[in-house]
Amino acid sequence: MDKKLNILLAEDDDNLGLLLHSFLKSKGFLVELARNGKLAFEKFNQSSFDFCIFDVMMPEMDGFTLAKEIREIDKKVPILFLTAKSMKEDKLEGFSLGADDYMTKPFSMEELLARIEAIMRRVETTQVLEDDVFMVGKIKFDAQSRMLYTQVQPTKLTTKENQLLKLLCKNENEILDRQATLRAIWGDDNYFNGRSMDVYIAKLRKLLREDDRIEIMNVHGKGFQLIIK
Amino acid sequence: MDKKLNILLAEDDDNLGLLLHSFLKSKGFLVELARNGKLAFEKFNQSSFDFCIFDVMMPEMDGFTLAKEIREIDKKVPILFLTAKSMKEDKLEGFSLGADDYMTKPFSMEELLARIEAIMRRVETTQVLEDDVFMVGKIKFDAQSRMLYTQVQPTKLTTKENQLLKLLCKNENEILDRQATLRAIWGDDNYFNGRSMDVYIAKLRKLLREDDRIEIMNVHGKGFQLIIK
DNA sequence: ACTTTGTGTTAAAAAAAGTTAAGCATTGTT
DNA sequence: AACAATGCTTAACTTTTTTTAACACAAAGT
Repeated sequence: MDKKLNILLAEDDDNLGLLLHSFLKSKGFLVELARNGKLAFEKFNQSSFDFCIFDVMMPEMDGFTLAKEIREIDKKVPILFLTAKSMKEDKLEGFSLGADDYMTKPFSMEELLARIEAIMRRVETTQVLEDDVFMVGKIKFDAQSRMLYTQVQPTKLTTKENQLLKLLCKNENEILDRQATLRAIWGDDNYFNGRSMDVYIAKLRKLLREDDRIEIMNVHGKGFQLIIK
Repeated sequence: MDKKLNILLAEDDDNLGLLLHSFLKSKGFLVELARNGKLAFEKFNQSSFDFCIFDVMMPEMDGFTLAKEIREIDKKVPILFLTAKSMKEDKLEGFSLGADDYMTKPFSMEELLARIEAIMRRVETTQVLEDDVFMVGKIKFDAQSRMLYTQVQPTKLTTKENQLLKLLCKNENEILDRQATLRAIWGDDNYFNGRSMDVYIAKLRKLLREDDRIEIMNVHGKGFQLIIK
């Protein structure tokens, strides 16, 4: 109920990074610090976050690109950008990517906290803090423990099965872009990873066959879509 | 409560090294001096430090590489770099590796002291000086004395068991990178050490079996993850 | 229609991890 | 010095997980 908010913080300057990390932790949040966008993207796909704070300028992958990649697979998670520049164009680009807020360095810790809380108040009403448990038709799926509670025989999913089903669930009834999914789970959207994903789709279909209202539908050339009638 | 701060000092120049060592000792710190990065890395993995001071230029393994290796298994421990060069690029590289501070030689002892205390003030508020005692589910684990207090029969862990479980605990709920772990505990991530680690994972699982909320989960191709439900 | 590209599915191959036990040093004990 | 005990590594075998291959078919473009 009163679960701690899980924050993904992407910041390359560790002076600021560690400072924010310890500050937010002291305020009762769980914080994961990633030192560049690429690492942050991997972390995002490996666990589950309720809130994102991204520095705009980072090596490997900047904050905007990171947000763009994440938005392809998660349309809801709140994102707050940090930037040194106070330029208008940046501000706009950030918001067009689905930013929920924006702060220009330097800023006060208390103000950051206030904004996080404001965003969460706004969001929490609609979206219950996710604990990675989904109902797929009548089948329960816990992405944390990787358990799929099918009627006949609960199954422990493998890493890849779990990641893929989780993405499908988080985007229920929406088309999950093929390339974006591959980048999120396999790190690269080449041909072979694509075929690999198709194999996993087949596996998931077999596992979910027990409830005939569940369908993993293909949208030719676009991606897959989890549909529950 | 008022435990002495344990400092790991990596410095190849013995003149400076011994000077710093005795100065810091006189100020009430426990100090371990390592003459190169490789030795420092080994020391770090064998005991437990609250603070690191690394010279940037050292034989065998330089301060930056050392910091990078350490950051893979410990994201929090404060690191302060010492360098002869006052070059900007170095400074930046240091910070991106998770440096908390940076000093250019020559520097005054008193200034060093002031900086250590400043960093510790910042850190100490959130993070209690770790005494290496963890709660793994309902099982107490003291990495200092190597005791695992299982209900049935408290066990004294072996060196390797202890190191591995400690790393898992310090990174609870996060994926502990396979290669990084091997380098930290075995010094080398070759095939055989990998198999050895798998044997130890099996041993730990058996020891922790008594509490079924504890799970050492494998993330295929990435590493292991200690999960407590 | 026909050709290309994308997907469905199953099976085989390859890679990674789990497990048990044998081997081999190192240490301490009698 | 012989012996046992301990801790770690290596080997051997098993199982799991992921990738690649192969073949069938469907969708879209020409």
